[in-house]
Amino acid sequence: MTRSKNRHTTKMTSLSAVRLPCASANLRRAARIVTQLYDAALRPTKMRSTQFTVLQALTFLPAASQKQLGELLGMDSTTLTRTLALLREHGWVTSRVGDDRRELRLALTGSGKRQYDRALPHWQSAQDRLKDELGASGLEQMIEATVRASQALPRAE
Amino acid sequence: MTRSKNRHTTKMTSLSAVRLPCASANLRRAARIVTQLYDAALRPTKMRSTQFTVLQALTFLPAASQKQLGELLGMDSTTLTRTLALLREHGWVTSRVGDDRRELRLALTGSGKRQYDRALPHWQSAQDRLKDELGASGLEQMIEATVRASQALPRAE
DNA sequence: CTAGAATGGATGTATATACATCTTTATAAA
DNA sequence: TTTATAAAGATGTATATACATCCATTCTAG
Repeated sequence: MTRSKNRHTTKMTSLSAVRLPCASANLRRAARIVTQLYDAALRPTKMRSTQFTVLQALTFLPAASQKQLGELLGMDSTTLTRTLALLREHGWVTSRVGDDRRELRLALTGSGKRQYDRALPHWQSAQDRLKDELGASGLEQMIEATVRASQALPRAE
Repeated sequence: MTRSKNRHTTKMTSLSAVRLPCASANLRRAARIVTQLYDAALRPTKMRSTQFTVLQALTFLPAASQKQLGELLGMDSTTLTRTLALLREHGWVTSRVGDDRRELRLALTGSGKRQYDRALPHWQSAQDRLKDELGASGLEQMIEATVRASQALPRAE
């Protein structure tokens, strides 16, 4: 094989050699990569990971306010405004004005519950795949580390 | 104190009781929260975390192609197109056509190097803060966990 | 009780992010 | 060489994300 067929720089990507020193950069990179895995698995459901996560959170916090949901997800409440708009359009989530009329009380609709149930096995297969790759304890360690980081930093209140 | 002044539901947020089962959701939540810490620290530099990360990556991979940079950062190359456009507008990054004329070779400009140097102490103070909160070994564990996750999942090639 | 401060959400705006598709350039097959 | 494939980026589009600001409602001082 005439190895010189390739006239251009052999770009032997020594990427694995580079270690990003920034904790935040590493966290975001992992989030991007792992999210792709879950998004790919969820593709047949026409939902993205964020949307699935909101449905899942609402199964744990039924009748949560938007604010509470934002706190649970470490997400700005105004970000939720946009995501919830999509979920409402699909008819998966409803919101009613709370006793405190500034608040919205959120809930899954029947259709939303079914959508969540349909998505669950796809989510599970992504999670299983990740567990295969990292090992059960590796996965647990990553979850632990991210939970600690999330709890360590007091969100602006 | 007339404790009944508050007519509405005492929403004793039992959020800390809820444990998200999804590894991806936990990862994204931590990424959001930690990114805010770094973004806040970087605010005086007029850069966001992502932009800082690209500058930092270019100090490690001088003359990287957009593709390589994307691989290092676990980021779709087309995402970099947008971020690099911003960095070019600020005059912090230049790109030249490579020997392989499909490629772009990227590099920091002088101004970009100075901008990076200016930002470095702000970044460091965020990283220090996070280390304070998690402990040195806690921080290391989180970085380890995210590096492993990033390496475990083969990016679409 | 009323004025001023605080809270929950909505909206405008900018960046971050990925996928589908298209163009240009390289490589491989014939 | 000609042609078919593949690879690197750019562009259109949709979602994700947060901040500044605004509105409505609630709470807190006087």
